[in-house]
Amino acid sequence: MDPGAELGRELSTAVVMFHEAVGAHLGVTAGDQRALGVLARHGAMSAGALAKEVGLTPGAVTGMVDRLTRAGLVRRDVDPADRRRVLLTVADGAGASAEIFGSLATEMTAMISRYTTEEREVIADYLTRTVEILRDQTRRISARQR
Amino acid sequence: MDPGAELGRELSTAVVMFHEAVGAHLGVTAGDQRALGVLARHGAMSAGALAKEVGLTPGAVTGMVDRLTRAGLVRRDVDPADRRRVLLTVADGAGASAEIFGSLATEMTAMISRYTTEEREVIADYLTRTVEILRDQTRRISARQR
DNA sequence: CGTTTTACTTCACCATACTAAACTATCCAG
DNA sequence: CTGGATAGTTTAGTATGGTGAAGTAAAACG
Repeated sequence: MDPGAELGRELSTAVVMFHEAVGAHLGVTAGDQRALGVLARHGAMSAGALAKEVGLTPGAVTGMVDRLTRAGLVRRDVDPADRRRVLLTVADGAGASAEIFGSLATEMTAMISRYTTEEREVIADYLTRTVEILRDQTRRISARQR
Repeated sequence: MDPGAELGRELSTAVVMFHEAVGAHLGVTAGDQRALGVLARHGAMSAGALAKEVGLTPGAVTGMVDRLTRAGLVRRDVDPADRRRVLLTVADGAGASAEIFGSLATEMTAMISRYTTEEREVIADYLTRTVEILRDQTRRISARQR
């Protein structure tokens, strides 16, 4: 097998396994983590908006947010402007998640700092293109669905 | 946020979402895909050995292999040397999975071919180190588990 | 050979996360 | 105000993937 492809697959496996371990450790599901990602990108949003975004019913989101808040990953506040609504924000707190991701970030930063500026540019370029391809392929697969 | 970290998170999300889409498309779970990864790395192995490797009971592996064979990802053969045993191998066949991963591989190969040899070495080095860190961190988290 | 062990499958049961729908609280329109 | 719409939670039911143990077939042992 092409050594590049092999590396890519290993990275992919490593990423997925890391995510699984984090999920198991914090007591959140893969879907919960996806919702967290949506929330991180989008910023504060209501429970209903999140439900629409992740394609689940409001009821499911209640359970999801329960788990995420229990894990200390998300804050759930009543919207002062409309007290029926629940505003969700990614908790910037300490806690288990900060410990986990902080440690990863430290390692990654240290590793990256050993490259020259030019090398870092190459790496960033590669990552950007890879993300693009992955998103593209994900769309393609999802479109083929049934 | 550090642009490098941001890119890393995006890649991670893209990888996970790609995996989820593949799983949904082929009708296999995340666990199934992990087992497939084990099988790919290890080569042919018996159902019992796979069960031990992924930490599930033999009964669960039966169902898992059912799904994987149904998706055309794995072959299930009786071991001619010991006919109680079931030999599992990654199916190198055509089918939906080949179409999916083939397309991804084509895109990635084309993208990588645009870099010089030196650049490719930098990228490979980066990927290798990243995988190492991820595996390390995964171990760390799993160890912390109660 | 007959008994015991081994390898996988099958079965009954359990946990979990989902949906649909009833319920509660709040907002808005007349 | 009052009636209806909206936001989220709660609840009853469903699907799925897991465990543990019984069942089936093949190998190994004495």
